[in-house]
Amino acid sequence: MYSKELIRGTLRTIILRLLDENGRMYGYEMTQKVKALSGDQMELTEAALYPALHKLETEGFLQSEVQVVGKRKRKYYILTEKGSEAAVTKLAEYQSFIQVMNAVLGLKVT
Amino acid sequence: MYSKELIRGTLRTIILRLLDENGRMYGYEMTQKVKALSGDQMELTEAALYPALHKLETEGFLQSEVQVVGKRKRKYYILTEKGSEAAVTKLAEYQSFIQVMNAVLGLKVT
DNA sequence: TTTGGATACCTAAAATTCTTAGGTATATTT
DNA sequence: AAATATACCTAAGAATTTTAGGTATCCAAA
Repeated sequence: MYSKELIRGTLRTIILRLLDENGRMYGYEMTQKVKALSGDQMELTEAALYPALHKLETEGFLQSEVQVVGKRKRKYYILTEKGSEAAVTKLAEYQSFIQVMNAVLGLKVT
Repeated sequence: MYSKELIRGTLRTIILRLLDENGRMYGYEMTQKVKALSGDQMELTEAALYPALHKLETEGFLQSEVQVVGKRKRKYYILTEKGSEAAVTKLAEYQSFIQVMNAVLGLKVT
């Protein structure tokens, strides 16, 4: 479970993409999903995730809805219209960033 | 000139790689090199760069030497032994990170 | 010749992001 | 019964970056 430094600045991209792909997710579920998708190599810490989700919501990218399961509550998030657009934009920016970064680092562009 | 968020956390990797590739560079030169290599799409701001260079030096990754050109001084940096090793490690970490990130984002791994 | 842009270094204050280090509570497994 | 997993959260501090400067030299254009 490495990648501390590099993960900086990618959290929003990850959140938006997860919701764009999966439609409806709650915070804890995101941490597990990332762990699984990364083969246990990346971890979203809850202390970073929850504030990020709250901020994305106040900024109008996400909308939340609490669902009670047994006696526990889950806070589900979905993308707003604005959030959907941002998900697409962010992903494109990420891909473009990789190309630029590879060029700067002198790596072969496949 | 985009990519604000994503560049976070990549500064050290860029600095170490530039020095590993070019041997000996000064700060301002790095800003120009990155601008050129990225096709004007990425910019290292000096306010981020200089403190980063100073820190890398105090941590023993870099060594500096001031050279006077005319009446102006340039501060050249080179990698120390430790810095050379870090350059290789960091690059590998970067490449590994991209693979993991692509998997998390559900992108094809080429 | 003086003005502007490029070269070349730098810092300080503030914003942002992330980590560390918790807290609470329910559910399930050992 | 205790430990682990699920599920939410926050606050203080660290680290990094941006914003917004400062200083000074060199060169080209007006």
